[in-house]
Formats: sequence, C-alpha cells, structure tokens
Amino acid sequence: MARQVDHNERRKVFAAAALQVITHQGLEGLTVREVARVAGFTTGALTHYFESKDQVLIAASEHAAEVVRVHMDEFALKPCAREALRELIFSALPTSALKRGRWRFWVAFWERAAYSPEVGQVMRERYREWTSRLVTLIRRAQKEGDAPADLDADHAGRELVALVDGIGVQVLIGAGQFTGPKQRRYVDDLIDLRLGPRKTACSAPTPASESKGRKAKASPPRGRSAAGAVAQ
Amino acid sequence: MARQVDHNERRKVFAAAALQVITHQGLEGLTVREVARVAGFTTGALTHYFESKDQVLIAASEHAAEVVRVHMDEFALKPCAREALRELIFSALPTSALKRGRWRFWVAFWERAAYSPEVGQVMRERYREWTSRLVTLIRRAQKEGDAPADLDADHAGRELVALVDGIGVQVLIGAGQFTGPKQRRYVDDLIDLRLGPRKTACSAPTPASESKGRKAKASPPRGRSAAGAVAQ
DNA sequence: ATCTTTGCGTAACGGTCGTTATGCTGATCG
DNA sequence: CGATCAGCATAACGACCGTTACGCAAAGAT
Repeated sequence: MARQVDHNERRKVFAAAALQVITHQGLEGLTVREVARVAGFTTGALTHYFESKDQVLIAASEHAAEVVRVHMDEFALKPCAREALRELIFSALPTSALKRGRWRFWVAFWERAAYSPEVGQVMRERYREWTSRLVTLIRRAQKEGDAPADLDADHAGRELVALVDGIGVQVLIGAGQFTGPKQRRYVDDLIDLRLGPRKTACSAPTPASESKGRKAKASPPRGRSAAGAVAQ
Repeated sequence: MARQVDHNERRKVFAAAALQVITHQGLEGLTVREVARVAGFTTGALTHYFESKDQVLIAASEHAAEVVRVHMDEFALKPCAREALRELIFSALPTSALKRGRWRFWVAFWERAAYSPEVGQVMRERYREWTSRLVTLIRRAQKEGDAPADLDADHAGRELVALVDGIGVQVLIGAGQFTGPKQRRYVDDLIDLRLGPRKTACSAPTPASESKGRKAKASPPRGRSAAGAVAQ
C-alpha cells in the first residue's frame, strides 16, 4: 500500500474552501481552481476526491449545514420552547457580515436548485430539517402552555420559515434599512401574533416572578392591538 | 443617411429575449449569443445596443417589471382595498409554470444583486415599488374600515412581501407540496390575522379566483416582432 | 531494497465565454 | 445615381472554464 490520507477529512477541507469561495465571490466565482487554491491544493488533488464540480457544490452545502446544525442543537436544549424558538430563528437571521455571507451562499443555492435536480434534492432535505426544527419547538411550546392548543404548528412553522427567507432576501439586496434589531422585531411580532400572549414564567413556573428586569434587548411590541406607534 | 430603426424598441426585444432565456435556462444559461439567437439576431446586433452583458441583464429586469406593472395597476382600481390586496398578492405567487419561471428570474437576480452594486440598485427600486403597492392598499383598507386603524401598515406590508418571497423560495426548490391553493391560504391567513375580521359590506369576495383569462392586450408591440421573443 | 499504490502537482485539451474587429448590405440623401 | 453610413452578420481574439492525461514523490508491503 501507499500512504493513507483520511478521505473524509480531505473532502471536508475542500468543502469548507468552496463554502468560503461562494460566500465571498458568489456562484460565478466558484471554480475548481479557486477552490483548490483556497484549500491549499491544486486541481489535481481536488479531482482526486470529487467526480465533478457539482459534487463539490453538494459537499459545500452539506458542510455548511453541518456547521449550523451544531449551533442549532444547543437551542433545542433550552427549557422554554418558545424562547428557544425565538433564539433559534434569531441565530439564522443575516444580522452580521458573516451571516450575510452565509445567506448569499443559500440564495445561490436556490437559484441552482431550480435547474439542477440533484441540488434541488439536497435543498429540499435542508428545508425539511429546518422546518422540522421550528415545528417541533412550536409543539413543545403548546405542551408547555405557551401557545394555543388549536394552533396549526405545521402552518406556523412554514410561515416562519417563509418570513425568515423573505427577510433574508430584503437584507441581501439592501431594501429598506433592515438592521439586526428590526429583523428580530419582525420575527418576534409574528411569533407573538401566532402564539398569543407569553407566559410570564418559563420552565418551572416560579410563581412570584414579578420582576420586570429585562435585558438590554429592545422589547418587541405585543399583538396587533397594541402595535401602534412603533418607530425606529 | 442610412436606414433608421427604433432604438428603444430594439432594446426591448433583446430585453424580452434575455428574460425568456433566464426564465428557462437560468443565469448560467444567459449568454449574449443565446440572447441574440432568441431575439432573432446575432451578437453583432446585440453589441450595437448594449455596452455589456450586465446592461442586457438590467434591461431584462426593467422589461419584466414593466410587464407586471400593467397587470398590477388593474388591481389598484378595485373598489375594495382589502380584496385588491389579496388578489394583487395572489397574482404574484408562483402558482403556474409561467409564474414559476418568473420567480426563477427574480431569484437569479437576488443572487446577482449581492455581488453587483448596479443590479442591487435596480432590485432595490423594484422592491420599493412592490412594497409601496402593498402598503398603499393596506392604508386604503384602514380608511375603508377594513383594517384596524392602529395597524402599522409599513410593517404589515413588508411582512407580506417577506412571506411571499419565502413562499416563492419554497415553491422553487420544491419543499413541501406547495400547491396554488395552499400558497393562497398562507397569504389569506396572514392577512386575516393582521387586518382582523373582514367587513361584510365589500364586494363579494371572489373565492380564490385565478383570473388567468388572457384579456386582449391593448396593442401588440409595434414593429417586427422577432422570432421566439416576448412570451407574456 | 524494491515494488506497488496513493497523493497530488503540472500541463494540456476542447469548449465556451464576453468582447472586439471587420466587412457586407441596403436604405437614405445630396 | 452614386456616396454614405446605420444595421447587422461573421469571425477572430484572448481569457478562462471543467475535465483529463501524465509523471513524480513518498509511504506501506514484501
């Protein structure tokens, strides 16, 4: 035998490089030469691990999904489902330069998915997982009495997914001044509207928790009836 | 002098051809040769009217916007603002093969806008107009007593824009079985949630009518229409 | 020590891209 | 009735693309 290299490990290196290239230079900047260069190799090495450029693209999306998966799993562990839902969605919003780069990545995939069945397949699986996370948390919130029992969790989940994607689009093209707090306000507003008034206490209902001390975050408006005069 | 042709008219023919190419073959299928071929010319003619490929792209988006603008103006004339809002949004949803093609077109632009400032500028103007249409109708609904007076129309308008874009994304990648009626249900649901109970007095709500009957266009684009261009 | 196999760099191939150069055609005007 | 010039086709250019071919270096196996 000859020397052995961890095949999966190498593929991950190239996938990460591809992710970086798309994030910074877009889909049309994605070339096998550039990916190999960023990864610290040449095309000869890359072709050793991938059959085609499309396979590199797929691997990049799988790598990106894996990176955020770790992050997302943390939120699911929070005791209060409704709060976990909020923060999970917040973490997905394009509120920083890095996250906006990630969003450019996914938008590029949307475009590609419409023409490549294989990419479409991958994207469908990504959305199945992402939507499922939200729906699960909504159901948990219902069990915790923090959302109406007759709420259609599937509907609400997909609605939130759509809202987030829509926000992402507007941020990317630079429509309106969609700052981070503003993005969060849209999410909070829709959550409150769908799930109704919040429970005053989370997990273990501490009965005398009357302190109104909130963190520095701007507190979002409540339901529709109280939504007047919000200017920022 | 030599023979004269309508410069703007020619540009429109190429723009329509570019629109068709992107719709059917995506952004990576958009080449100056293909656009010229579809328009019934060759690259020599195209370069006579456009400085670069990017300019063709911009012209294509302006043409697409102009086509839908005519359609949208009809809805604004409806007596009941809330119903007009519904149908305006319905008309934008990717509920047919043709409309899905249009959506592919816009998604391609989102991706491009993130990297080309000039394309971004154009897209921002498109969204300003689209959002403004929705917000105006919401305000009219408020005046007609068909929406709560304390509703933040700007917020609701942008929320609806985001929802529609999010639905478009999910339809394009094929996530869930997002049929036409289902798409409309999401829109209706959010409108009802934000604007509250409907007034009964308005014109009888046409139940999910897809007004796809092609009305006779006022006048066909004058001059010689090229080979396979302009498919409304 | 030698053979075999793997890892990967180098370079070339065929194709397509946006753009540019060039030349024909025919409508218009002095 | 030429002269002229806009309109457009043809073709070539240089760059870059994904992919393939090939060769060498090094590490495990014998």
